[in-house]
Amino acid sequence: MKTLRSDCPVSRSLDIWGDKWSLLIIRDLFLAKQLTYGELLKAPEGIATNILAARLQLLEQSGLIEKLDHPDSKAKVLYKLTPMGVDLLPIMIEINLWAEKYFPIPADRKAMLKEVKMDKEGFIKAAMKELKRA
Amino acid sequence: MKTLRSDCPVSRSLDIWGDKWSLLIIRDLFLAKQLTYGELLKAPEGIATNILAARLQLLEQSGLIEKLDHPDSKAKVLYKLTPMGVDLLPIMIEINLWAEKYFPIPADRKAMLKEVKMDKEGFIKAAMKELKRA
DNA sequence: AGATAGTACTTGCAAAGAGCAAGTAAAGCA
DNA sequence: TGCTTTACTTGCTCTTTGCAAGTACTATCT
Repeated sequence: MKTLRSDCPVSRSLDIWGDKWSLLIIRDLFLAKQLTYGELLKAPEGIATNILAARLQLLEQSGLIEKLDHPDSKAKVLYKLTPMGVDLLPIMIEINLWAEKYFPIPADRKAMLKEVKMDKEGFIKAAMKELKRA
Repeated sequence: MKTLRSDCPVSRSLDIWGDKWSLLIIRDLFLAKQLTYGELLKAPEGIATNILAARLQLLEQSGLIEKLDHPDSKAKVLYKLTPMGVDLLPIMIEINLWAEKYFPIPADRKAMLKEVKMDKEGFIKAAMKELKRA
């Protein structure tokens, strides 16, 4: 998805992360804060390695994620969300809440959403602060 | 996207509407409440007619939209969101808010978002009620 | 009633993207 | 110094997308 289709904010957003994989990568980065290439590859949905590489590059170009040197090894790379990427959290939360309403979802995720529903704004604020700190 | 990739709620959601076009169709239905095939085809992003037909069918199968007889003509069909589709509104709103933060967006959409920001919960509740009524 | 036009699609084909398997390069480890 | 790990890349096939054209039903006009 290379060309800008319109200046509608929904369209602009989808031009960046509106594919089958980007939001799953972003989900994993929300849950883990930072991951190596190999760890991202292990996502249960089974993304192909070339697709992962392409998406990571696109997300980095778009400013949603950034590459970091791994503290333990030069062979490893860490990926994490930029502030712009962290700002996707409210969208991610709403997606989870929507899906929870219509599909059975894993218990651990359900537990997280219980917290969210008790104080959505507070949860998001705290989570975003934590993500932007690290 | 036919196969279920995992039971993660994000993945489940993307399996249904995680492509380049579905959320744009849904956006148009949010803005207009109900539209004919031809009206959906006129979206500024320029969706191809075969793609539109395929997406409408998939969204209908998934329970997000429904077909209605047009009151004025048997030749026309009306598409509108089901309650399940209307429940996507919070996601749609958050997408708009995110995009507004990082891209220039049209003035009319900006005006709507100003309202949203004054009372997000109230805005969403009222809009959803109105959409589910019609 | 017959011809013209609008509406909602379908079909055929070329181009782009996704997905699989294998390969490469740099770094760490024994 | 070789074996492994890590992060990719490359080549190829298959599916999906997107364009152009066509079809069928309905409506309108004369």
